[in-house]
Amino acid sequence: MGRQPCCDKLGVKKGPWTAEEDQKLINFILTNGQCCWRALPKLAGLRRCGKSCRLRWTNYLRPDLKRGLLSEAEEQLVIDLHARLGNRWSKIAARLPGRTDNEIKNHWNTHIKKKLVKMGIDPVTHEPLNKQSKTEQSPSHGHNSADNHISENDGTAANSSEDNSSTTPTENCSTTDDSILLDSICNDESLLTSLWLDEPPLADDSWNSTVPAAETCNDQTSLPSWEDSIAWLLDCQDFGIHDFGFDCLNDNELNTTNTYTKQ
DNA sequence: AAGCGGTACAACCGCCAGTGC
DNA sequence: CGCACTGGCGGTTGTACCGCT
Repeated sequence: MGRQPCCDKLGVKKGPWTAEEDQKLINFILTNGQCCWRALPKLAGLRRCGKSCRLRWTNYLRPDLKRGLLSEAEEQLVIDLHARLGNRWSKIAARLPGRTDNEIKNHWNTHIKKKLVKMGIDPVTHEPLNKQSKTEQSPSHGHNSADNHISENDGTAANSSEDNSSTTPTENCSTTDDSILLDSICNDESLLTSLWLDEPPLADDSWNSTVPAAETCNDQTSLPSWEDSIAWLLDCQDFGIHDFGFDCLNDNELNTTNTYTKQ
């Protein structure tokens, strides 16, 4: 007997989401918050698998998401975190406010991987490709596995300096905010160690509730405001605000939104 | 202008861990 | 303790888009 499917496959729609489906999902979550994903499709009037709803929300509809290409600093941070954490995309994403694991994973596979190969760096081990062939002959250097990127002594990737030296100076230049973010995370070895030890992420908890806590969001210098995000949703999907159901926000939620944008 | 190949990214799938009963 | 259920994660696929010939 196989595993039970996550949802009743019969009558469940697949493929790209329509604007109407997005609207229903957003309406439901904004009014009810994120509850049981399995029950959500029925309650929201969607013919979708609960899993599909969750993915759609977390990867695309969440208003606190940043859109657009990763900045150089973000990219560098991803490379650095990947060197330490391997393919733990959710952990990497937790350190990049407004970015999703799926987005980072895609960006890694389409851009960064190729970039590293071009630079002569193995994207899996973060070792120089020519050096790689040497280390394969001497397996005592334990960096061949993606699960073993932290050196035993201090949690620092042994080759991080090589990574940095392999990048052009301009690749390390970026906006001030991004540089600060990068520096603070890359230099915080205790943070990285805690990530490695599966400590709970420090960011992105805001969407456990219907309306993000203002102070949580203000901590993230590069996080778009609630209103910006709504604006983005409107721009992107060509909806009117009423189509999105933001008129269903109660007074309290609207007040939160207003204070949030005033700060 | 049409065909083709490459690229980017949204979405799906299967597995696993956590939790409640 | 074992089972069932749920949410989350990472790998993979499908497809729309874009540039080149």
